[in-house]
Amino acid sequence: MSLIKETEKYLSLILKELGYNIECELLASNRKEFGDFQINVAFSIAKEYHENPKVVAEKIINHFDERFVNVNIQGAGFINLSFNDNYLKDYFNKGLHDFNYFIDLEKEKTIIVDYGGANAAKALHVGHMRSANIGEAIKRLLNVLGMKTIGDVHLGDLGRQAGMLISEYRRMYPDSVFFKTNYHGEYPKIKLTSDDLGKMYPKASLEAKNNPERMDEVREITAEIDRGNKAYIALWKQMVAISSEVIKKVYQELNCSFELWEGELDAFNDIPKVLEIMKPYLYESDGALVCDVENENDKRPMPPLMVIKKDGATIYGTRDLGTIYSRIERFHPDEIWYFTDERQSLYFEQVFRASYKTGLVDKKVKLRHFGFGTINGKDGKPYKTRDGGVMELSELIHIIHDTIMKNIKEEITGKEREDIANTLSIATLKYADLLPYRRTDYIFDPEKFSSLDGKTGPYVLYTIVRIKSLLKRADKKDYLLEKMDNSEVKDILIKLLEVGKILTKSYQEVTLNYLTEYIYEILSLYNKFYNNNNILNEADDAKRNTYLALTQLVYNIIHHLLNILAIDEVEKM
RNA sequence: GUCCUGGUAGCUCAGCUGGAUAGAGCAACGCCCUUCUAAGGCGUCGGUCAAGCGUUCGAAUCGCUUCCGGGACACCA
Repeated sequence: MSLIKETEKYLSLILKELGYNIECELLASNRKEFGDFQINVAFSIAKEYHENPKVVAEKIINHFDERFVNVNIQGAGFINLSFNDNYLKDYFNKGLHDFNYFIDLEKEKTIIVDYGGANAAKALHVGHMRSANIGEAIKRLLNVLGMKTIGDVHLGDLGRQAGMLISEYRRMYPDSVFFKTNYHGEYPKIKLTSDDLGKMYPKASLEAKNNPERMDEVREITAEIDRGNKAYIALWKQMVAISSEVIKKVYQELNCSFELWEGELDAFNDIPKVLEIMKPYLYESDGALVCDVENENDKRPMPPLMVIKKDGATIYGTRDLGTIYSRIERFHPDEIWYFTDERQSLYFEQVFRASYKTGLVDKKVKLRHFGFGTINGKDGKPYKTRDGGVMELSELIHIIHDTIMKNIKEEITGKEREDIANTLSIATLKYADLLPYRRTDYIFDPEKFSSLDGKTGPYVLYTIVRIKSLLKRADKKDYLLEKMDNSEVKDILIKLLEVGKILTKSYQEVTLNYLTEYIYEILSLYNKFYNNNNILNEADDAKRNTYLALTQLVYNIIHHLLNILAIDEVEKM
């Protein structure tokens, strides 16, 4: 358990003795001249129990034991305090090599994390990066906090793009057996590359846009797949497999690993069962089959969820319901978390309501959607290429990669240089992407993000390179904190105390910005310390050992935090 | 039109379950390398927290109104 949590428990015990039944938070002080930590509970007590906050504060501090020093009350009832040096030292020495020592585990449960969301047969674009980065990091965070997770990429592999690509394929190979109605043999392997698919989609899409007949054809093929047309499904599955290879590669570059590589097609078998369960709640509206999802206290009219289109085909909602059903049947999760663009929040609200209302999902299973903001260009509009097209994710990685490449030390060459540039590029992207609060739109500025100074991936990795280099030069592997007389050392230790709290908060609010910010704060404090102290040449042994122990401690903690963010380190740069 | 979101330093963003003097990075300016990677560190400058009203001992934070931006509102996902 973290020291902060432990202390908060100790404090609530004191409060209980005093007759107050109230939660108490130990906060890092924002008035450092009064102490390292502050407690504001006297005000809440004053309000609830109608007492004078200053008197309450006095009563509380009278119960403190020797773990605290410099206890004082300021203003109307702010309690300030610091930890006893030895108490702090012992705590950290115990946890030097054990990250778990600093964190507070959550209740064990199983959570399916639905992130990624790539569309089959279409290139990943900038927007997919957020789902991947946030989803992967949250998944890892859940694991660190003691939960089981199953990550599913949930490919968009059923829908209009299938119709588009097959109609395009028909134009390229009109005589192919896939289009012979009375063909019953094995279907041949198609000879398309992912590049071909990448070109076919925009072509078909453009034509369909300008030509209603072509669009009807696309709809018809899509509906045919939905009805189970074997030829189309066989063809489409091959296309999905081809594009999956490329998609997988990009996700690998982003350090995303999915336990399940499934998609909408996989939910297909469960749809009849889902419809059966939902049947009593479905009714016809404009030819389509829908399910009402209104609540009494809705502030606005909540449109019904469409389940079957008027042409008899399923729609994305149907597939999502099928997926939910299948996941619950197979994995019995406690919760399912979705990471998509914020714009889909209304849609997910509809799906979730329909799931509970129709009894498809037990109320005990929590379905939760976490939306994220848009990645914009400097003009405040969605990030585009120079000529205004959609920016592909791989292109974006290249842009960052080129900038980074220039900044690596000249003496690093060849494959090593290339590898370092790759790691740095991904770190740059991820750090920048996870720095803003999850739900806010942010402006993507490649120059700024790959810059060497500032709150950036390169700054973080650079500091780590220095730390590692220093630890390599040190003679021993294990040091202990001995002397607590350096205020910079203490500043870092006090900052490190917060790690458990930061992780808990990140989990509660499902955002990574506290974590990225916190990493910067620690490393920035460390850089200051590094600058003002010559660690390896420190003459006083006790001091030198302390400094090296601190360095190891910082490294261990940062290493674990970066691992949560799925950011790799480099040895030099 | 209805609903959701946002408006904080020149720029990009934190802070929002109410707490002490609103923070960081960048940019600008000025310092610190015979020293463990100066790809670093230190300092200065910079704010009627969009506006108004209200609740409160206390409001960037909560409520209401207005203005401005982004988004959603069934046969795309």
